[in-house]
Amino acid sequence: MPKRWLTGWRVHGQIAERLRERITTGAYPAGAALPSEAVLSAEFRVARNTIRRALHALEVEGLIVTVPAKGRIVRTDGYVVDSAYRYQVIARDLRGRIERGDLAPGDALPSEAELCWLYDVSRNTARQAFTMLEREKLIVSRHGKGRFVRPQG
Amino acid sequence: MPKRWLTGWRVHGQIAERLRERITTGAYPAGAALPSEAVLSAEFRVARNTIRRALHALEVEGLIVTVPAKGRIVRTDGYVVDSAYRYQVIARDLRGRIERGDLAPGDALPSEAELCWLYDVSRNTARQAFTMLEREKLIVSRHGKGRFVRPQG
DNA sequence: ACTCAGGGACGTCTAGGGACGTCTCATGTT
DNA sequence: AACATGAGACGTCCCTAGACGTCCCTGAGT
Repeated sequence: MPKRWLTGWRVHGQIAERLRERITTGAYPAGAALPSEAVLSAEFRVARNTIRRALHALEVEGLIVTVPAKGRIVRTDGYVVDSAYRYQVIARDLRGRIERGDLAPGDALPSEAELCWLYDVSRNTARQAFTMLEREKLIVSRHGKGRFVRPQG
Repeated sequence: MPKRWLTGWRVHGQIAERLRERITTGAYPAGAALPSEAVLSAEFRVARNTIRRALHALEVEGLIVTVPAKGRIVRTDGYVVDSAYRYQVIARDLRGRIERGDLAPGDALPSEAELCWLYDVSRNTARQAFTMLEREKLIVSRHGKGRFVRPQG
């Protein structure tokens, strides 16, 4: 039985198999984040590219989902995993409150500081959420005063 | 003797006086950074704007220098204080090596990782230094290979 | 009336840390 | 010869923390 794991040919295939096991056995539970490429390449003592090939296979099989700048998540059976960035979550919430009329045209939105507190994010992230809504022309910003739901559609 | 320090009129004048003392007595030594506006306003239990008025006075008097995003520095007698950002320092060094011919046209520059190590900065800061030199058209970047001194001036 | 202080909101920048994405090239396996 | 791997470079984005800059407005002191 040739002990040639992790050498020469098809290393990425073998790593993919091991990762597949960890997912099916629940070592990497559904919805959880996988270790990063850097961590995995350190664990298997293998180049980052090799890890990426293995992960790519798992993604094609639909076992995991990749989110740039965030990481990889084990897919939940038949369900959409949360692959949203923090600022997108905040923007979505606010957008909902505006579209439901919960926040009427002219109303003041929560301030940056309030959003930081509410969502436990940095000011930059809160601002990024606002920036999205401003680009969508849903809100306007007034220097020194605050942000407001844009009057008349 | 009306004990009305820090109340009503001219609070910022009184704070300026106290800070002036700290500088002349060496509590804030020359070349050192002052506490931030937030810290000072907490210490004197005063609004940030009030602190800013006091600091503005000291700056006009030439006692301190303000560097946005960095802080305020006590001026050294007759000398220019180091008010440069980290990425500017790195860019200046590299620019010097290029202009001296130490790095000739076509030569490879240190990689981002090397710069991080050499200057103990984050990759973002190293990249910002490179970005400056690229804008100055002193260097060019080649994806996957590295950065090089621009051929023929 | 006028000025100042307080407090808060938004604007802009530096800096650090991390994840994935893409590309190049030398080396080794088959 | 063909392919995979290892190693490393640059590219882009997310997120956090913190500094100073600007503006608005209310209320208190004179």
